[in-house]
Amino acid sequence: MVTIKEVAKVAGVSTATVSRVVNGQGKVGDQCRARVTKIIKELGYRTNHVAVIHRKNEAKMIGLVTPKISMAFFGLLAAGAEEMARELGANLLICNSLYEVESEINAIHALVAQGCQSIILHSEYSESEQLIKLCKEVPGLVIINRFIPEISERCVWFDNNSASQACTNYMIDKGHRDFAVVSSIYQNGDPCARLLGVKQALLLRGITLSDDLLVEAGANIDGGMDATQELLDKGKPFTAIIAFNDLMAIGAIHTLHKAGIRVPEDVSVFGFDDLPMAKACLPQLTTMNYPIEGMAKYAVELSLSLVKDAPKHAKQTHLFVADLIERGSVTEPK
Amino acid sequence: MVTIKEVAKVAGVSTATVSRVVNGQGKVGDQCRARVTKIIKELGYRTNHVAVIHRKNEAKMIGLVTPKISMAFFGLLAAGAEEMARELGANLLICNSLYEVESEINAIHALVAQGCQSIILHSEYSESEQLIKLCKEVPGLVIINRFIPEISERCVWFDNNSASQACTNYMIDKGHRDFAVVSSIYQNGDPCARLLGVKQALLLRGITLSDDLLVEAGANIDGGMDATQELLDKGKPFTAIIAFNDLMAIGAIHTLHKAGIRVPEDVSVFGFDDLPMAKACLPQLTTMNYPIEGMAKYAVELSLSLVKDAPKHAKQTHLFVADLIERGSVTEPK
DNA sequence: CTGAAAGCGCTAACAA
DNA sequence: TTGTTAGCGCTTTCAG
Repeated sequence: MVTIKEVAKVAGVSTATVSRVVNGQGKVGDQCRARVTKIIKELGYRTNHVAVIHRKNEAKMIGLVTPKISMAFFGLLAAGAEEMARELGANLLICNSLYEVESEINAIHALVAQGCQSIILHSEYSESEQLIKLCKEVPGLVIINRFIPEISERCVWFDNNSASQACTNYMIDKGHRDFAVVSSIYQNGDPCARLLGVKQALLLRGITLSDDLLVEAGANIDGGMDATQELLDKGKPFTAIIAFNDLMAIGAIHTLHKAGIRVPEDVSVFGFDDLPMAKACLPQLTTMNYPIEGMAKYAVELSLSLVKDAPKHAKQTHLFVADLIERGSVTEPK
Repeated sequence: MVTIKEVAKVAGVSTATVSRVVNGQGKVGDQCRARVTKIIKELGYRTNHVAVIHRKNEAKMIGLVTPKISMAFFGLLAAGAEEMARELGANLLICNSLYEVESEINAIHALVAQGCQSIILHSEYSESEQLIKLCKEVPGLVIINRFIPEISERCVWFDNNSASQACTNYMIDKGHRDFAVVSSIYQNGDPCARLLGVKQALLLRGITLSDDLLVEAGANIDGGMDATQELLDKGKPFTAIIAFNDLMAIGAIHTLHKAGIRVPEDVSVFGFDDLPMAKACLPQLTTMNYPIEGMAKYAVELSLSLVKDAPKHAKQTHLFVADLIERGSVTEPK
């Protein structure tokens, strides 16, 4: 590896001068700069960033901790983060936490030790207390997708409640009255907030949701299929299904199709997230767009600025809202 | 930040001893080790890995360069790489190349400068010469998804040809004779090899593919829709579509559906890749499973071993093969 | 078994 | 404008 030292020797200058040339800062004579530049090229010198990071104690690395990068939603999150990171001249270091509380914490510590000052964390199960503590230790830590009042300025999150109210109202406006809800079996964060939003909207419009028509399962395609089958087995009539997310909505459509029930003619199905997959199924899903890529980009920017200087607006939080994407899975009931 | 020095001072030993305790190597007395361990805990000391990497000049980081992490296929690739990296106690650093030759090279250099010794590169457009040169510079560089004979031992790739022959033969065996092919407009690597495989299989079975029934478009859902529309417009009859990938296959199904043509009753559609999305569309896609996650894991392992010691079997290459996944989009022709 | 000391490659005062 | 020098935090001989 060619070092700054060798360049200096060959060019007959000091390492400091080479450093100045490399970084383009400080005063350097023109012919001196030209000669050094030439030597750098000839020798194929390349900065050892590890040394720089070590020296300056500031890494241009953004750490990202999500449960599982292979899941479509987190893939999108990572994509957004990477995009902004690259835009800001940083690299993205990713860690899967696999939904384990301990690996979340471990990942964060590992990232810090790697020199990451900026970290984006998607945490569903860690205690708020734990996260608040972590935020004190790591100035560049940003929590994505969860709101904790005590550290509101570190939270980039999403208004599940109003989004699911909007989706519910949309269906009510279409004329639906008999709703079924396919929710996630894990009633933390998102699922809980969304279910609440649906119930609230229904309540406000004077519609009751029968307990029989609220079913839970794993938040994936298979879960959606199972839950919908359960719904069908109960035999209670409904004209609309509100699914926790697109995956479950797709599962619902498949089960409905197998049972000879047409979507949307017989039953409308509403998704959530607007994954790329939502466009793949037939009919294409009407769904709420969860702007996770944009949120991730924002989070990276926020994190980097947090590292630089403490937040100006101590109590500002960062809330994103949904768009309703109309496609083909919802229509008026017969 | 608590350093080894402070621990040493508090414990009344030298930094060398603390280092030995931390790394569990070298001889250290029992009570001495116990005391140091206790102090480490009390002070909350945590290794500064940047310093370690700098000192040892060996990073436990795997770099991954793909065109675009948000695309499902590359998300899967990243997921596999991350999984193996974590298993091996390493971190994954990701870079998007956005299909630009120059950013590929830049990304590699940046990664090397960051201390990455192991790099997994998915490159479609760089010249082979360039990559061969790069491989000489970077001992831990592994090329995924492409075969270059001169550096065969660095290539982890996939047998597109036999896979597409298998898929074609499968449909011929079902009784299909009138084929249409929806291919990618970019006739490099994968698309080229797959198209060749289809043509070869057809030839061997004495079936001719009409030029009219070979169309090209962007390798995504919309491209699949457009290409299929083009096919329909031409008016030539066919009973089977072989699509370049799942995305195009899904697009084909949508266009067919819109035209009132049933899949698979009227026309069978074959995909490629077996993305999670393949299970989302109706009917679910019959497709070839591209084991990209497994390949990525393998590539990481290979890369790491390459860094350690030169390959034992100089001319061994690393070829993966497909599985045919039977789902609902292919059946016998009427 | 333990400590002293050199040095990884780079930057940033401080001098000159 | 340029050079000298002192580290960043850690590991690793080499002595003791």
